[in-house]
Amino acid sequence: MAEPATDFIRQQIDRDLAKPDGSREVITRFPPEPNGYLHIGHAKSICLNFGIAEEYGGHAYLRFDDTNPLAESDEYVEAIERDVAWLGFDVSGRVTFASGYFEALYECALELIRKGKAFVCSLSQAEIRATRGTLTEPGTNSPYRDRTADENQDLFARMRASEFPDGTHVLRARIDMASPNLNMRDPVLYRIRHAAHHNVGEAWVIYPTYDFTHCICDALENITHSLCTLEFEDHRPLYDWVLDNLSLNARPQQIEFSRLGLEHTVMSKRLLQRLVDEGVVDGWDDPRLPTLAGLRRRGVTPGAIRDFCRRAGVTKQDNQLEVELLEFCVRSDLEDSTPRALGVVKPLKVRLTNHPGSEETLEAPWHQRRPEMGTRRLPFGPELYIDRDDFTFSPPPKWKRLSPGAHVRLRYAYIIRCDEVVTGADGEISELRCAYLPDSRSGSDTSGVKPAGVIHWVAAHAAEPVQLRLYDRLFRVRNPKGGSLIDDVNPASLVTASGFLEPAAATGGKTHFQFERVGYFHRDPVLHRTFNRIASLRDSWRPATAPKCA
RNA sequence: UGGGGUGUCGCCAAGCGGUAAGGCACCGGGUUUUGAUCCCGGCAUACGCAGGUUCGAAUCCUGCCACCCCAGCCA
Repeated sequence: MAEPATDFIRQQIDRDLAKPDGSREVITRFPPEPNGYLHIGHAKSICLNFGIAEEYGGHAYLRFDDTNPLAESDEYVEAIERDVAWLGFDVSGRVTFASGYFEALYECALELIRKGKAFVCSLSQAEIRATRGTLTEPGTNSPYRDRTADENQDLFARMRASEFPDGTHVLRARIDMASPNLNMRDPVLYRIRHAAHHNVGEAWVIYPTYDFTHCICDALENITHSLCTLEFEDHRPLYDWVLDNLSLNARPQQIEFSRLGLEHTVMSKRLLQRLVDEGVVDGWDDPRLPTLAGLRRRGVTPGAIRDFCRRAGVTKQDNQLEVELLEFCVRSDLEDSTPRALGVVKPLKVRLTNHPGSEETLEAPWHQRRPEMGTRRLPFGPELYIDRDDFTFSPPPKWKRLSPGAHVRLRYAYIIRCDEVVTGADGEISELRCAYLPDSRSGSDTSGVKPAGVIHWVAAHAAEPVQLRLYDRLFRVRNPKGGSLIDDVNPASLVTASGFLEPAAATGGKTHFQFERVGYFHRDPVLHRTFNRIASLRDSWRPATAPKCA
């Protein structure tokens, strides 16, 4: 399964390592801003950075890019650390903060000032915007652009010393207001923010911007390959400019790859926030969300997510993966590892008319092909529940379930024959009266009867009532957009059913199951007696008369 | 309409001048006490389009087209 990944980034690293004078080590970093929850798109970056570090015998940092005190909090740093660890990557001893480098960053700013490469600009935010130019027109120089190094040094020190209110001055790089790359038009390096920072408190009132911070932190941590997403391509010249004008000894290189896109969901923080705020979902860990917290609660395993990211690949192409690929990864990870159980989603009562009435206990393996997983006791009795979908009055050709007069095997138990259908006043089928074949017990069947198929069931006297949360894609459209976000929500993204589960699975500590013939389920970590459907089983059954539509 | 990117099967994705890997999906068939799993087989004369170079081009050149990103004191 674990084919060695090879992609343009790893190929680049191979080339770098092959250079005679090049570095022998590979150091990477995953640099989230602690201003929200991680989602499966971040998982791609995490797998890439930590995966590469591991493969090349290097190491990776989890670095919090916390340069904007207004957006960040400890709640998020804790959630992010937990999510990365849950995904299966060891970050102990390698968790860092951009804010931990504030003093070094300040020294770097001073160096640029001394070299005449940065200046304190006293234009207002609106003035800076107005003089930046446009996509097609160059900007104009700030009137403060030619302040002397001494003047700049003095002003910058006073900015730090809290002498000025927010917005009055910024430190800018002195590059080129006519550059076709807007990021090079004297970008802001530091701004004044009288705000408490989650990590350093009130120690600072000036905060460095992303462009100034990121490259320097990379260099300070001796990052060799700084992997980020495509929207930063335009920032690479600035990343390089800052490092080229500083006397740091490390020289990391930035390489960009495309974000992971997934159909029928949204990944942007803004849109996810709306779903949470407007109550479309129940919180950041709603099992329908692509957040790692949501996927975890749904029951998706870290292994499945890692496999998904590996299969998705790493390129520079925009992409939108089908949810089918994720589901495939979920099923293939759970198939061998998960115990089986009998659970009924839409119960239909079955009375065994010839049953003596005594209760019986059968034994069934937790997993047919994995005897080492052991067995469980399976109560059997005169009244059972089966799924309503497993019975029909008028069976289509090749129907392998129950119908009037037909024989069907109850999984791990006996063969039954449907003799009578009891219909309630409302016309709904209320009960089936069946005969069971006492000599047909699973494993010691001497009845000679060939049943039409096998169905799942639960003995009524021992059935544990459970809530089954059947999750489906959150949006009915492939690529939901902000404009019609709420309208595009799939009204059936969550269907709750009151079903029954066999006692050995309902109690006990097992968390993940395959409910046979139904799907993979996860015991909800907070709601009592509730199981979340992680993924249904593949179903290639299609009545000949009614073709399944896509 | 400036700059930076990307275009190979429905969705991903190999390919790096020598004659289109693989996965998912889909379609057949086999095994099966889960219509699951598993196993076999099928699935791009064709690489955005048009020219050109070459014995030979998805790979090189030229032009065009489409899509994505950029005008935060966000990251």
